[in-house]
Amino acid sequence: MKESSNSLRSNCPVNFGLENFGDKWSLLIIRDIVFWGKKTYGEFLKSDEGISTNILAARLASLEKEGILTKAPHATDKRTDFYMLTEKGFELIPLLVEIVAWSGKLAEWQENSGVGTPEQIRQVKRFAKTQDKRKIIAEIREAVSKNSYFFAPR
Amino acid sequence: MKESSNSLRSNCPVNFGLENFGDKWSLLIIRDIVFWGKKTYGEFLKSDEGISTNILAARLASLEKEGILTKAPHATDKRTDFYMLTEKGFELIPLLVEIVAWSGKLAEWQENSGVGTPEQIRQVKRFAKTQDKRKIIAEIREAVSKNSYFFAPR
DNA sequence: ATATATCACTTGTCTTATGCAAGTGATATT
DNA sequence: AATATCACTTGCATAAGACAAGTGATATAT
Repeated sequence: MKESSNSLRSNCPVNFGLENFGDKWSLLIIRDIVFWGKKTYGEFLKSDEGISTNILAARLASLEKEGILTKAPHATDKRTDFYMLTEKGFELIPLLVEIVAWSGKLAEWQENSGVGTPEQIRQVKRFAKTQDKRKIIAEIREAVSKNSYFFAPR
Repeated sequence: MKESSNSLRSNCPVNFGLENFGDKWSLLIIRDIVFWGKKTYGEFLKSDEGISTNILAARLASLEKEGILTKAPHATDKRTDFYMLTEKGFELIPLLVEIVAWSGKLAEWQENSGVGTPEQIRQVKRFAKTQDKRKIIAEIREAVSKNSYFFAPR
């Protein structure tokens, strides 16, 4: 959204959130980490939506600056870093779940949903119909914090 | 985000959501309706964040096209329309609540929070600490569907 | 009834953000 | 030693947003 942030448009909590992650790409990166276990620049780059290299670099830098992500060096390969969620990043899981739930309820999305894996589609439907999301959120958080990810055989 | 949408970047449900409301302004308009009871172009224009006239018109048109908002004529004044949420728009309330909750948890937000009304601040804190959001969502939905709004003496 | 104000926009221009292609430097592999 | 891979950066084209100034329809004031 904005690189050198000093002036917020307002301090409304909705606006505050949007200033942090309300651009076209930030939440897709978080999604890749949470649902697909992606961790590196190269992995994020391969996502279906096709983010540009410069934009990806800019988003990773700003998410790190905002304290949503941290970088850690790869054990053996000095070229690559692992990006992971901070606690502040983990707290975005409920938001992600609600976005998925919103889409999952809509016929428009359902019509084109056939592309995903059966497990993925099953989970989206579950998110959409579950009112109390606490269990879902706890499961996801646990999966991610075990350095695994959610749409996976665990 | 994009005006004449035909090609989605992907059909991931997160991306689907972002293609619908994932720009800098759409959710702020929804917020104005839900939390502040705003209904007209002129009211949206007055919000703290200072949206431009052309952008507001474009967002209202695209939210209407996507079926998130509908327009209804004012009873007496033929110049103005009332914008209101569709059911698809109502379903965005949980998302808004999670954004508020996320911001409300952060010291960064809390430090500058003094500007809001006491009622508003109290509610933000409540959103932030409540795990099961069902009651909150039901209250908001009821307030909005009564053509009222949430941060209000009801 | 006429003049002025208000409302919801549109139009044009400038600036900023994003998209795309082609590098670059450091490390790893063959 | 040569080539490939990884995580970027740089430069330029395009799209989206910000800003200022209209416009047309309706409403209000005189």
